[in-house]
Amino acid sequence: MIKATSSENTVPRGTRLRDADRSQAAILAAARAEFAEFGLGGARMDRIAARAELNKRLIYYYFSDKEQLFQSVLEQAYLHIREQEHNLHLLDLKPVDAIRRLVEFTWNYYLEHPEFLTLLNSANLHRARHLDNAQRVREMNSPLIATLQEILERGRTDGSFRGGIDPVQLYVSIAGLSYFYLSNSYTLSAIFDRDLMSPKARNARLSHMCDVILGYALKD
Amino acid sequence: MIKATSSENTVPRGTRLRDADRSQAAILAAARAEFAEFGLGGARMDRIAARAELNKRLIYYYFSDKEQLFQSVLEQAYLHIREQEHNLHLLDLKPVDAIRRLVEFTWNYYLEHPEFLTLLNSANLHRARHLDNAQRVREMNSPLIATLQEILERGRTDGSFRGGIDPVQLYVSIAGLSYFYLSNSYTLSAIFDRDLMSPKARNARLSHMCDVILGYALKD
Amino acid sequence: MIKATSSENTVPRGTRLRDADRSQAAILAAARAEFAEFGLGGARMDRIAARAELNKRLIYYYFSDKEQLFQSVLEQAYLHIREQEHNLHLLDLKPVDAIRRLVEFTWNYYLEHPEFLTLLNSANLHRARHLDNAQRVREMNSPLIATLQEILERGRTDGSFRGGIDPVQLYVSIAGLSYFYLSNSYTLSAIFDRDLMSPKARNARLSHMCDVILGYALKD
Amino acid sequence: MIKATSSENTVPRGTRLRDADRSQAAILAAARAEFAEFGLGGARMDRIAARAELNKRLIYYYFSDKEQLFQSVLEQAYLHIREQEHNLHLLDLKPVDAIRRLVEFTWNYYLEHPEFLTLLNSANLHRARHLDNAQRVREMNSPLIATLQEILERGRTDGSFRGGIDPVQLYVSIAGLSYFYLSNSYTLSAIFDRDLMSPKARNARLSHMCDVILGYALKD
DNA sequence: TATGAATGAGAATTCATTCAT
DNA sequence: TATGAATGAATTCTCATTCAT
Repeated sequence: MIKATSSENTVPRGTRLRDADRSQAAILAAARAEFAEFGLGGARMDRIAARAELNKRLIYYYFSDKEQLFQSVLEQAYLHIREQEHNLHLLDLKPVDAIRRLVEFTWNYYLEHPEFLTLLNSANLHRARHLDNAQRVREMNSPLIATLQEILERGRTDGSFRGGIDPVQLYVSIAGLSYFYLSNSYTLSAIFDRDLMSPKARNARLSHMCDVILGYALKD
Repeated sequence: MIKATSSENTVPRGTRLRDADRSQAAILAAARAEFAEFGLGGARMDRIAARAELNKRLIYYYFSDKEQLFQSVLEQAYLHIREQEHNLHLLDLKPVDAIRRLVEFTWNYYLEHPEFLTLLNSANLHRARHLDNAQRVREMNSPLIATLQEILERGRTDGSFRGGIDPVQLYVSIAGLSYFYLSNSYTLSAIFDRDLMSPKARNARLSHMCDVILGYALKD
Repeated sequence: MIKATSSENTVPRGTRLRDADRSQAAILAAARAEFAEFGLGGARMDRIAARAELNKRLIYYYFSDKEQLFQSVLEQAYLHIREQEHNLHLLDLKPVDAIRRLVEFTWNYYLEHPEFLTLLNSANLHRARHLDNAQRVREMNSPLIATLQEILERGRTDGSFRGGIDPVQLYVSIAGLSYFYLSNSYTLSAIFDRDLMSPKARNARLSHMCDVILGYALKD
Repeated sequence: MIKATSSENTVPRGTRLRDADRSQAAILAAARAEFAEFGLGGARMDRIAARAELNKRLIYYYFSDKEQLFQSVLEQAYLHIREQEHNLHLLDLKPVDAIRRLVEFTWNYYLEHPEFLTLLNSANLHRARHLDNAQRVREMNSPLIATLQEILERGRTDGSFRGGIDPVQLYVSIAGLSYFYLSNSYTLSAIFDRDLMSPKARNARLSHMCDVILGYALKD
């Protein structure tokens, strides 16, 4: 949550600096909520300032403009989910359990962080130009794919998984199964005339997704 | 942004001018493109008018305001995809072929109509408010689910499919596998450092999705 | 209610012509209501057409533009109140009764025709420029003053009224006592925290006004 | 409509710039003039900004929208007239003189502040909606009625006034006699073909009104 | 006589951003 | 570091009015 750049300058540490960090964090949190609720286009700098209980001018002081702010929010969001994924210690589990765990985690993370879905949508509406020079984001994501590759390797070696599974394809599928359901839950509930967000429906979905992914990965 | 000069005097005057239906269709087409490109919030009424080569005032004359216009565009989009799905005549195929055909169709439709994805995103950002009273949309969707149910039924009877598959879950999964990949192709290409839209990558994705869906539906 | 000008042209009489007259009358009635409710500035040509259940274009056909329409409505309003006043046959009454009758009539007319007050307000906001060349309006109004003059004369002759009363001043006072109370009833009710439009309050006002006017006109 | 050049560089820069109070006051003054001249509907935010020599956006910054601005203007107008009335110190005068003074004051105030009449008209056209929650306005007005009551009381005690006079009725009558004449002077001058605003006519009116009011209040 | 389609000029309001301290 | 005041350039929407039949 704390911006790493604070260590760059030589300002003596103390309450002043911590205030600055706190302000930045407050702005980021407010911006995340605002972008999640209204998208990049619909977000209002005024409301972000109000949510952060800080002066609007300060946002510009720290983040230059709306676009940069969005980019910072986005980076932070990726950092967070990848951090959590890392904490799953998937490599400590048996391959099948690791995949199941990843499916469950993805589902729960999206469920608990609906703003992540909206941020992704906004980023893509703008053709991900906020990630153009995002070497950092790439660096964040590669370990996940490497881990998944290792899991698939091990599963194939121990005879539980079929061979030839592309970890990127698999990750996209795992994410997609949760994402579409949750991101479009309003629309889907409306057109299928069925509450897709009831606890029961949510459990059914998770169960279905595990079946789909494992039905594909498992040998026979 | 500048009105195409083609309308100045080379367009044949006559029956087509002052044609209400034509004007409305032109507005809808322009709006669909604009909403797809910029989302609901980012769309500009001025640009829609320019795209339609019609007076901005006319948009309000026919569609009241931006929200209503969006809703009309959305309804038309649903109408179109459901129509196309209907034309697949899935019930004329063997169950396995029918499912494969639906996966392929969904993928290709999203690929050829990227605006559909953006419209859906926008609609969901605004909490499907635009569908609240869209009884028509609900009516459009039920035949598809009924068809899918019938296909699953037949597949189970002839011993090719496993039992207990929920057609809604399956449909959401089929859509989700394509949707996430295509809707977020910019972001995914950036974070995985790999062009997901190359012809080769696209073929690989389609193949993967068929494997996933059929790996789940087929009995062992 | 029927425009006198219909006799000017040589169009053969029949259903056609009566339709035209009826249309004009419908427009005038609709416009009167609209101007009364929203003022000249707030009135909408669209709504007038809707109220009249006629095409908007027809309003322009008959009345040229909004200003002319307003002027027509205004003239008609004067015509109507003066006609009603004329029908009181004040000269057939004893002077005191005639004055009392005029006070009562004015009060009741304003009460039953609140649009008259609003029309007057609008006309004055626009500096009565709609009456600039209103010789007809002048002609309508002079008989009233002449009548009042005659009443005051007779009253003075028979010893009931004091001398030197200016009929214009008296008429303005009679009108003003009702007008201010009714025209500002919303504001006055709010600032005096007292419902000025209850039946009881209305009776009290009429009684008060008679006292004031007669208290002034009567000789001791 | 063109910004007065006086602000370009001859105005002394310094303490007065970026002065919130001054800006708000300038906006209110400009708005009062604009609303008075064109009514609520006819007033233009652009012109108000130009009159105030301030950025239009600032009006919204301080007053939210046109309606709120109008309400603020209205409240300020009431505040002003009630303040002036208070300064008359009517209770220091003999009852008859107090009433005469109030008639004179009302007449002169309306004469010198014609915008007050227009504001009142606008407020009433919009059904006093702008006063609905104006507790402050109510509070401003009660002292005046209390004062008038006291005056009537004293007059009755010393034998000069008749009994049973309602102070609210009397106040409405005093106001109405001036208001109707002045508010409708354009129309009245036109229909009675007589200049009601010449100095002579104005004096005659004031004299007539005193006669009417005192003719009513005085005991025979 | 009657009408649905179309429009240009403007209206209120919004919004990201900068100024001055 | 922090802030209230101020702004220009849009942006949505409105409205009287005209066109074409």
